[in-house]
Amino acid sequence: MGSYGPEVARARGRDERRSPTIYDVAEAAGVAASTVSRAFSRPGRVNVDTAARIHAAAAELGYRANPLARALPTGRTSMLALVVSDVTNPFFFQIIRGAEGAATEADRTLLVADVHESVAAERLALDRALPLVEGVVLGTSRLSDAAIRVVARERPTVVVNRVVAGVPSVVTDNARGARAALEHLAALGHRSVVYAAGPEASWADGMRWRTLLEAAPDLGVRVHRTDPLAPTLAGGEGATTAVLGTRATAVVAYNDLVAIGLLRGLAAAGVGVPRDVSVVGFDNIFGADFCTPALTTVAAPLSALGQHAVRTLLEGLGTRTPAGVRPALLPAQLVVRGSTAPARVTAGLRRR
Amino acid sequence: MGSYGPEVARARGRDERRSPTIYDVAEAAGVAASTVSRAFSRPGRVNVDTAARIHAAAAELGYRANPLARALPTGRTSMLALVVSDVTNPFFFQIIRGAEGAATEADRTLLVADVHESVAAERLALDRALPLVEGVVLGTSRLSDAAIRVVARERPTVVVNRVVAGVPSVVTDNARGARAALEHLAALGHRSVVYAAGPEASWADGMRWRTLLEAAPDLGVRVHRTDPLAPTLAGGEGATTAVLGTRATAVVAYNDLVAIGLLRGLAAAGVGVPRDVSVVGFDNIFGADFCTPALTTVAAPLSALGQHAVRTLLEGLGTRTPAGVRPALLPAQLVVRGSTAPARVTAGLRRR
DNA sequence: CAAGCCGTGGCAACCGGTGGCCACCGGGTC
DNA sequence: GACCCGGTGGCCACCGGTTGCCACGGCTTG
Repeated sequence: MGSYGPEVARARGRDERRSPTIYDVAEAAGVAASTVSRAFSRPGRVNVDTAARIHAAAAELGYRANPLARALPTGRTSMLALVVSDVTNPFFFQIIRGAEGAATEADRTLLVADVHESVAAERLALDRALPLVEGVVLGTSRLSDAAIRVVARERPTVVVNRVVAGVPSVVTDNARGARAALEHLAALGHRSVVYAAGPEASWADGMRWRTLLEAAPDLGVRVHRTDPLAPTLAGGEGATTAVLGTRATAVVAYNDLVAIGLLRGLAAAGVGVPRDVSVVGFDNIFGADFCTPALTTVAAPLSALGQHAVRTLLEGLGTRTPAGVRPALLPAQLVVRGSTAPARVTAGLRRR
Repeated sequence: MGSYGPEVARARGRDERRSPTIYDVAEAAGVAASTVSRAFSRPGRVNVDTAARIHAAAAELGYRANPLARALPTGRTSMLALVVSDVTNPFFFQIIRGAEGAATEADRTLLVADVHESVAAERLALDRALPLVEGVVLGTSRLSDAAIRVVARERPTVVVNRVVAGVPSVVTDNARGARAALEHLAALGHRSVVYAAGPEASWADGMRWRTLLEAAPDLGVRVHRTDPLAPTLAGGEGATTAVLGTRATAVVAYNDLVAIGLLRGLAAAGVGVPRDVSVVGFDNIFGADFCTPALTTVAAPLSALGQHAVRTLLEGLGTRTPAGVRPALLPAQLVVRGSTAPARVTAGLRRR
């Protein structure tokens, strides 16, 4: 590539390899290239008959607009970025799918970036992706609020699972969810509950813990919390002794990954779930229903989160002002399965 | 956007909003724009001192090359597409991660498209993505061989988990894996094994079944196969009665999803695993270790598959000829867990 | 001392669309 | 009959890089 000398221009006439351009279509239809452009991007601006002729010529040549060329002067790349902190976390599967669906529906291509829970990788991915996309969805970003606002200034941005002042966001109704979990446990007679905490940088973690703390007195429950845990199976498994140390009869885990890890750790320690300890997770990820025992969990509307985030983004693209300032709250729902049961009476009597 | 009249050109002088271009850098460094371009894309072509001056000016202005503008004349978009048949299938998590890693390492952006197991969606996604990317990785495509070759003609292509004549591919060593699974079962005394079959369009399915069929006589085992199943938990669960009907003492499932579904179905039917029936899966996906019982499975080198596919693609990008014709075989490994045990003696005696 | 070569920088065409501006045309209006 | 107006199509500058070709200057070489 490179020499655009006259010989190249001449060769163009019948270069089979190259895909057809508006110029080829224009020649075939006997109009100017700009008219072809308008026939596609501005229906109504061109006479119906002319447009028909152009479309016929285009169809015959197999013309397809070059998205790069279109994007260069207009900035309309038809791409959106979805940045997720960890693609291997099943939490994101449905979010990705929901986002993909909404993007495809709006004729946009979704660019999914995995940042391995690393702030550096997140910056890098954003650096790379920002100039290419029309908007960004940040899924559980580990960036600071300030950094997110910087991103939002450069491109329309929607944040999932976190609230950042001034940036539109879509979140699960964690407060209601966490409260439902605690109510469920209280109704089963649990009076002491541990919260197996998530990463400090996690917005959802703070939200969940605060809600438990607030709701506890009304429900006659005492709550404690562990040190921050990695949001993984290993993180949960590693917290087993810490959890047992609190002598609580129930544990609410930061998320299902931690809860399932805990299930394993407890089983290995010979502690019965739900006989000795009840466990509740968050999110209802893939696997929550087939671990043993099946996990009681606060189901997040995962697919809806992704979908809603992209839709919000697309709305914001049209108008100049970002969509509503208040976060969209999507409902969570407690799914009761086998990992919760009435509290074991401390005296040693079993209630079942 | 649109009016590129003189007033716009003038406004450029100090337009704060716009990100700096090579022209801005050129002006600041006192050289021509082409020299700036070369300073970045062709080190050595420019005098070191000049280059240093340019880089300094660029750094000060915060210049970042516009990938779109670069890609337009050269075709080098720095993007690769990864098409997966279903993002919510945990099988792909590690593949995506491996591919992302290899892409990022090579300074490429990965565009992940989810096609929901639909051929139509796959075509659409490819239509949309092909003009944007330098190469394509097809993860378990449902397209016909011919359709894949058409794609491969338009852009360098690598196929994962399938072999298509003339197109480079990266696959798990299914033959060795399936054989290992059957040997394991034979060694445990199983003499009758059912294969819970996957979708007919699946290349891996055919491969696995044929291997079982071939290996069976040597090992003194009889194998049957069910009708094709959906490669999902539901597919496996639904196959429970069909599997039980064969009176086999062990089942090899098309993949872990099917195997885990089967585990559930068998538990619901009161059939003990591994007491009454042994179950082996394929792939070792997320969840295979925490279902009950933990699944014995032929672990696929998932992350390596994704990584290798992208690396192969990148190699092919340089040379004009596609990389080697023979598929790259990545080793599978049997992981023995709790779902397999010695065959129950038909007379009713338990061996354990 | 002329010829040749190499290192280096600038010129300008080009990638493939987009859209402001203007010209042209036919018909309606006063 | 002059004027105006809306519909329609063409011209051309422009997006932001890339690169073939050429010019210029200094140095080597015969």
